[in-house]
Amino acid sequence: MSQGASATSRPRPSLLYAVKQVELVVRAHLDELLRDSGVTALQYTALTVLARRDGLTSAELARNSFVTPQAMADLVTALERGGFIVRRRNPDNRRQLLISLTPEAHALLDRFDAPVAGIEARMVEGFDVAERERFRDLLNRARSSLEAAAPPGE
Amino acid sequence: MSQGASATSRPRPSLLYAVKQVELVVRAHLDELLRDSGVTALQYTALTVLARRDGLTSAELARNSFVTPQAMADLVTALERGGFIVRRRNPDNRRQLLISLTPEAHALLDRFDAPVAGIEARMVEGFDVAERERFRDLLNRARSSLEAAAPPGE
DNA sequence: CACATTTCAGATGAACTGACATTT
DNA sequence: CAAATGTCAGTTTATCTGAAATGT
Repeated sequence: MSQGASATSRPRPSLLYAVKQVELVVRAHLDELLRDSGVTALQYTALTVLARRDGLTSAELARNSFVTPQAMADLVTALERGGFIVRRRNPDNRRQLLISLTPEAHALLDRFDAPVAGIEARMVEGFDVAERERFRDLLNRARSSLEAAAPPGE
Repeated sequence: MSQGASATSRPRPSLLYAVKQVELVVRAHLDELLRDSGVTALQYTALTVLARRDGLTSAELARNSFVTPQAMADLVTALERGGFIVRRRNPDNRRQLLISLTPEAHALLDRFDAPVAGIEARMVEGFDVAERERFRDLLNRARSSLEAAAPPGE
């Protein structure tokens, strides 16, 4: 009877579901915050990645986000039309278009840095300092572990 | 100079970004697994929620996922067309359409229960038992805390 | 020629806003 | 009448597959 009971043998939501739920409520807050900013939550996230690692290509961003190059190309095109990034041909590898942030993008990141940090602060307001570090560590290890295991698209 | 330096004063990715990254790699694995299943990852997740709480309405599911009722209505309609759920009018509140899983949905959940658990197992393969519980606890507390703080749509 | 990067074209899923009917 | 539920219509964003152009 172990098979037939499988639907009822889920005593509580899975960890995968718990991760999804946190991401959903984070995204809802971020959507609300960025509603009139000119960028979507996904676009904003891409800009924060570029702020830390200037000169990435669209293909590299795509791999970073586990989406197809085509999907990321759409997002990058939207950011370019919005004046938040510029692309220049890499002289050392003329296939690549290196992405850099415009002053407008830096201004937007500066403007939303504190409010976004506020969302994070509310998320961990009940955590002590050790728990915050532990949360970061567990999230990073969870990602690394899943990346190592059968990377999608390989 | 504290303002001008803000773009460079992000020493490492935020916790919000770490959450998003874990969700992205989980979703990539789930998409791959469910590719030929007949349901999307979001639809599968909704089915797992309904398996635990039969008789929910579309509006309740929407609130659970922090999306608009219209967005959830599309997902529910797709599940209904696919033969995974049926809806019946609640006799005690004739506005509501209560959702129940069909035998096909239960068969699908049974079929994917082990492989999905396998994704979770790979995610936490480097965690000891205490860390797994801590991860669950931190995720649940993070969600609760953000839900309590300015719930979107209120 | 194989591979990586980018782009083009088309399809589909997922989400939104706004409006509206029905029931409580 | 107000609030909740569900639906309809239209739009936008996000993502995919497949194909092709370009460069290494």
